[in-house]
Amino acid sequence: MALKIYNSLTRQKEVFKPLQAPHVGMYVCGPTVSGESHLGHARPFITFDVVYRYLIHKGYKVRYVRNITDAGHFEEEGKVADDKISSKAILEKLEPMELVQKYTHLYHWAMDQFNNLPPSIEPTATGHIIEQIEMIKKIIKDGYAYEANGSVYFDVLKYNEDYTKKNQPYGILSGRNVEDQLDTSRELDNQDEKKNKVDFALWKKAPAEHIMRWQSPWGEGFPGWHIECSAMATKYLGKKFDIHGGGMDLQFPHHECEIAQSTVCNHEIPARYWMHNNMITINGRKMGKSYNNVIKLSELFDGSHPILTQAYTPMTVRFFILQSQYRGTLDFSNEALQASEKALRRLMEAYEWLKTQTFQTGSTAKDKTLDVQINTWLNELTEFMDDDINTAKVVANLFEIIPTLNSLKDKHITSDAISGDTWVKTQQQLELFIENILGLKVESGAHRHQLNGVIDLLIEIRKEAKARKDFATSDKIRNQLTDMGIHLKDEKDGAMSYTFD
RNA sequence: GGUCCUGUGGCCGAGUGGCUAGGCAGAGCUCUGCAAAAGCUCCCACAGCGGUUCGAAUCCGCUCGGGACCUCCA
Repeated sequence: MALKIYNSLTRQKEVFKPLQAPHVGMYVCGPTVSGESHLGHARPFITFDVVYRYLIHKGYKVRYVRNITDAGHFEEEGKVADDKISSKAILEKLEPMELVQKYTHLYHWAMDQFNNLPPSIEPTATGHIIEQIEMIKKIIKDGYAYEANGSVYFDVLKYNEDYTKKNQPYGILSGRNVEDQLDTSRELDNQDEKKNKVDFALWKKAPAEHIMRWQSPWGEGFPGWHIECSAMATKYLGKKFDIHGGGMDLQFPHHECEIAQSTVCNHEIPARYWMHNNMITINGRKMGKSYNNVIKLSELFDGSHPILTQAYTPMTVRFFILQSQYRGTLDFSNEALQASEKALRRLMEAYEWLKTQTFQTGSTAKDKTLDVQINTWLNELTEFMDDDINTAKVVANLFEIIPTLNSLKDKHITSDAISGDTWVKTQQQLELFIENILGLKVESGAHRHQLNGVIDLLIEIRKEAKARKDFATSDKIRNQLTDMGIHLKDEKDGAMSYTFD
């Protein structure tokens, strides 16, 4: 079965065909490292991590490029740069690289917490100023950009006029037309420098107080908002590559501008499939800086944000995100996260137990119906992923299988209910989908050898107490362990198992 | 104002013209010294009003509600 993905450019699901199989080039817009990542940022990174993992599973050799935006108009969030006061001492100055360093580290830390695979290349905007300048020069040379007072702007109307003839008007991705925008664009600084209000900056002249600045043919300045992605994507993935991903809010203007820039330079739309994840909302409203409703990832992980009733682990957050399909909005609430936390625990406990079991292949199923059903559920996992990465349905099917696993564990059924082949397949498929594709892993900070030894000892004592019906002692052991977040459970055969919070 | 999306049970969320989504919460039962887990069962929803159809939550229209983008934004 073939992978189908929804292409924002054509507004329909399309069979995925790489330009040069088995190679796949994928570019995803990364973070601006002027502040800490929040829950909303986690969605694209987890979504495209799963896309990356799935493409690899499909046998593709993927080059996954995800940039870091570290150039531009930078100030630390919530702080006003004190340039006037600090001009004397270098150490008192706001040093952009210091911010970039700090937030890049935090971002990498968060990605690691989420168990996201690192991209193949993670280029920075500041590391590609030359490429951006070269690209701008080419756009000017071809007549689609003009210099004005040390800044350079893209001539949207000219582009639109010429490329509409080639069936590729400005607005092709987001479904807008330039005429509408001429009426609605808001007033911005230096509007008068532009020929038209819809034109966007490729290069901006740096005001005297602006700290980040580079030499260019047009004087000292810094690159515009959209050119870095075009330059870096072209450099590492070529003029035309397979997948371009990012959040829906980047569709316009960011990706639209990328298309225009790259089309002028490379004569074609840079990417074949455009994938956009939807937003995470909170009380129905998009989580975003401008709405002042963001929950930073560090706050989520330690529960310090006022709206949170508790801390949530990175895997809980990852699972929460994967329980929905990436193209729909996802509404945050404590209740929803708590539901994910419990569900994930049930999933992982059943899966961890399954991993420890050994099954012989062959044999026949005593419960033919169940055997067929399990195989159907397992086979559907691939179908669902192939259908535009529907992780919500994948997760739902995993939960269909769990009762059977727990039934075997609790000896409600015997292992010959389904065939040995099916058991082995179940083990293989669950490992593949849970760990390799969804990227979920067991979070086991408290598991230590010594601790396990101590618990084993307590279990021994408790067993002895139970044997002589000394329930006061046995309950004391269990209750106090529970208070510490260690849950003892009496199994059917008299054994005791335990789990950590 | 322009462009577009959306409205599913207490909550989060899949979904297809006719067949149980799934999770969490809630109720009952089984197991158990008790508990916790787990299993089984129940809770059968699709904003409203029309229309198309043998049949619509799923297609069309209208009404009402919510949201996104048009500015940096994942």
